Amino acid sequence: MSKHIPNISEAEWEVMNVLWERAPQTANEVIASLQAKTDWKPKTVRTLLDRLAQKEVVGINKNQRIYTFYPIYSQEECQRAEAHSFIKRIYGGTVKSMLVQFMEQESLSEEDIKELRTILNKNQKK
Amino acid sequence: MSKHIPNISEAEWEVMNVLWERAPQTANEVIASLQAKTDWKPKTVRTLLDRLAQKEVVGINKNQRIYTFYPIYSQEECQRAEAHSFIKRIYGGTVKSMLVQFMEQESLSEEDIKELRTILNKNQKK
DNA sequence: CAATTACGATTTCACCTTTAATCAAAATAC
DNA sequence: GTATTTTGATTAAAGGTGAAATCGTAATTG
Repeated sequence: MSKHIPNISEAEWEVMNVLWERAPQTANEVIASLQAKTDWKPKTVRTLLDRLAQKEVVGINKNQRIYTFYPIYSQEECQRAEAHSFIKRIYGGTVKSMLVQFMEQESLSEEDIKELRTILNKNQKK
Repeated sequence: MSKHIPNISEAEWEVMNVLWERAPQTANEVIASLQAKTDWKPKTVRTLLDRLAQKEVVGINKNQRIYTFYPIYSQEECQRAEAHSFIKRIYGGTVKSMLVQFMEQESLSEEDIKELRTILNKNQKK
């Protein structure tokens, strides 16, 4: 029963994505990963890490002199939390209306469609 | 080919939803609608309308002395734009991974599922 | 016509986010 | 062991957002 997960801003999500791939990591490791994707200065990344820690979305190991950082919540937990408020805001709270919009028109491969159908079937059986 | 739609904040979305239901509307009409859902003061709603107009997401008819406001983009255009950036941020850009998460997580009625399956089928045929 | 109300325009102010820079202490290099 | 580099802590400034208040002027009321 994860309490309520704090808001994670756009820039913060980038950092979280890096930590979800592997953890714990030092600030420098995170910085290196992000330098590939963004053009943030090291200090900026550091600030984001500190903020995430302050919000208690990221934990810090302070045993070593050089700290390491790790996510406190799973990616899926955070995705769900975010998606919930997103859908409520944009689609008036109904998941279906959003699914319809995306399924109707977005780029889904043949395999994707197959997979989705399988999931629907499983869901229905239960 | 709608250019790039500016960001619409959470509070602004509430206003947009009112305008998408009916347009054009005077500020007072919008204020009245929102008084049911929120506890914003009239001046606050007015500010939001002005900001939306400044972002050119809302247009203003200034012919009459009392202005009327109307949305410049359709709800669906805005939903898509917002969903796009959301999915990119939260699900690494793949629509499917998000669809999977939501479909797996119930909150879909039997009918919903039926409808979604129909859409998938149609989509596949093509 | 004078007083009051309504409306639009401008301004406010605190908090969050982005994007860092500066400062201090600890470690490393010479 | 002093100088330099690295790391972490603190501070900062600009822009967006939430939530209004104030100020003029036009319209309405008495």
